[in-house]
Amino acid sequence: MVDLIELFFFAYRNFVSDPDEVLQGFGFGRAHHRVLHFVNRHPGMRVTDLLDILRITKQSLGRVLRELIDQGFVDSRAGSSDRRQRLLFLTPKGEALAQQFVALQSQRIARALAECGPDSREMARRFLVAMIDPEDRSPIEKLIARADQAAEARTAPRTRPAG
Amino acid sequence: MVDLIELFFFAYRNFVSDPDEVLQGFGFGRAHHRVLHFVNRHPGMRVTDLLDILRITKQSLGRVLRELIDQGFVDSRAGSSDRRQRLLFLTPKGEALAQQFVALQSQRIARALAECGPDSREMARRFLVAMIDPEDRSPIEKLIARADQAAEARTAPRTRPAG
DNA sequence: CGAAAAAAGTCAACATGGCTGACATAAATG
DNA sequence: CATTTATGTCAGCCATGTTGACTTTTTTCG
Repeated sequence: MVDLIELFFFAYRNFVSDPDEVLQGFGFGRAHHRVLHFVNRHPGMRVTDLLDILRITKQSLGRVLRELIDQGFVDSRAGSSDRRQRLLFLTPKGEALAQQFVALQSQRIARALAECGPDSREMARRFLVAMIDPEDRSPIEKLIARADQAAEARTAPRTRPAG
Repeated sequence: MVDLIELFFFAYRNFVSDPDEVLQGFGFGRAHHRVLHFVNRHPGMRVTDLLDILRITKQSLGRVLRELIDQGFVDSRAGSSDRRQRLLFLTPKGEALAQQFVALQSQRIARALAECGPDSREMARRFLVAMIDPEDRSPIEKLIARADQAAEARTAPRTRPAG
């Protein structure tokens, strides 16, 4: 097992190094990456939702979120039904950056899966899910499914809102 | 691919959280874990070797290494052939802690592989290797193989030194 | 209506673990 | 003997995590 422990360590280090290089050019760090990623995946999410996902404190999030808002990557709008809420969206500039990160990391994964053969995608998915704490799996899988569904609804809507 | 990006993130977070809890009890952090792990795997390694593996600076390593030495987890001896070198070893106390981390993380991996079926170990290994930068793979695989061989030689020696 | 709870933001202070650059010492090497 | 190598160390900086207290705005509920 020790080999897998170390491979997981080295693989993850490379995995995050791809975005790291891009982030440097903006003076951003990994915390900014995570915020951009999850806001991109869940447009209109509340600050509380983001805190739950990232499992960090309000202060830690507050710093990076303020920078991202000030520099025009994230937009924060008051909720219409509950005006205490601040709903988070990416600006076009933020979307472009988030998409760049997804592209980089997707390329690495796609290359790896291509090297591993036809069934490797499903195997990798099952392995990664199984590595997660059992009590965390269901919420995480639901989170991913919800984001996927919402993304699909945006790109291929059956009925458009108001036409 | 986005699902795998996120699963990798969540899986790794859980993966490092196991040792994190134990480390807290000693007032240590992840940096200490990494040092203990690799010194345990490569007893007698030089400081330079450790810097190459961890890819951090001398200062960053120096801080945690000094704490580990001061508190009796790591032993640093001058090399016999080259007395400039400081060869790093774990004390019995350090070995016990390092072994605890390996046990925790091995348990998680073993549980995951058991859930994934019989061939999953080799599949997971191939996937993780494929996620590593191609130019890093050979050195990393050699590093792991060397550590495995040395460990086997220590636990099941064909001929013991001097008897 | 009014009290309590919830969502968000903010401040001060602190810890960890990265980083740079410079410099010191001891020992090996040519 | 000069240079290089291995290590250690100092001072200081940055990113990102933490706690605890407090405010404002708004919703919810008795």
